[in-house]
Amino acid sequence: MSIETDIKQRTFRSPYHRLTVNLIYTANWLLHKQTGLFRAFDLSPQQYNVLRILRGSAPVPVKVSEITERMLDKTSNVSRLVDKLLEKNLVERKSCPSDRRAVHILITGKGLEVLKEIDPLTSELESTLYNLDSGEADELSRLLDKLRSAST
Amino acid sequence: MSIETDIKQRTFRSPYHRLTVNLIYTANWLLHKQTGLFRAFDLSPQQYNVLRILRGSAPVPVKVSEITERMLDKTSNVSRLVDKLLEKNLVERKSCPSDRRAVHILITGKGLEVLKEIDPLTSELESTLYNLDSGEADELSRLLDKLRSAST
DNA sequence: GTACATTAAATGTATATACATTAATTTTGC
DNA sequence: GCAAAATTAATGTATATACATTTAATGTAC
Repeated sequence: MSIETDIKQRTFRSPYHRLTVNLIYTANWLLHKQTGLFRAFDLSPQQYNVLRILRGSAPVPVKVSEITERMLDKTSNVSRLVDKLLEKNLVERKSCPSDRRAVHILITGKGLEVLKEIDPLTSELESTLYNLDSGEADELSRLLDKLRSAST
Repeated sequence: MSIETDIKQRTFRSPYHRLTVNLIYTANWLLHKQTGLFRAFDLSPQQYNVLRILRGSAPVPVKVSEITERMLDKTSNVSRLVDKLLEKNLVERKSCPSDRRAVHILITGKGLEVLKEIDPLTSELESTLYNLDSGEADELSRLLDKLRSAST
């Protein structure tokens, strides 16, 4: 369905304006689908994001500051996200020997198991959700990268 | 900059996965730019969204339920957003004669003035922010529409 | 080495959000 | 017309978020 129909707006003042609206609308749409999927595992999309970052690095731990840099939403409060994941025994905190200010975060075996359960569901979500062939998905990613490339 | 560099992730399991991450990352990036712009006017992106909807309909008022349908984020709590806008005298509430459950919301003169101040800034933001020509913006919008068109 | 600035993570606090529930009204089925 | 169901908006409540501040450790200038 076109963005015009979805939000019942007939005209936009420019292709850029339509794109702005469409981008935010589509991302919200996607985020709600994800939220529904992760809820069964008692995870928020942000908590899932942290776990994915930790799995990508495991068995090497990741500093809180580095998690922040890699988050999709850079303003996330990673300390508190890690608190939530700790309560569920999905991650561990370790002090960093070389810099006592820093804290190393490591995904646990249980954390890896949860991700393993979720993996096929996210793949399935993406493949059934997106009415695009992989070439179109690549093209869309390419245009999003280009969109952001102007500013620093 | 490519999404791989932005979030320091070298590989994705599929073009669809890269797209998922890229979409959410790009929308957050955009939303933070918008938040910065609207802050000078003491508005959140959501409050701005409501005002835009009301201007598009003025002088015909819009029911709360209809605002919800047109919002970019459909789970927004429009009652409370309208409360905030009322406090700032940017909108008025009117009871609906034909359905006493419904509430009509109308943008005020002050609301229209604020939008008029913001208009050139959002246009400028979009044109300087997006490293795309208008054809590419159209193509991106088209692909986003297509992406969402599978599910109901 | 001491003072000052910087960095890392955690915390305080006000606000926003998600989601369920409530209250009032209207619609529907009979 | 009446009871049950549906709709509309507001509210209750727990949690999440944004943003500033704090605490501790490290780096830098002198």
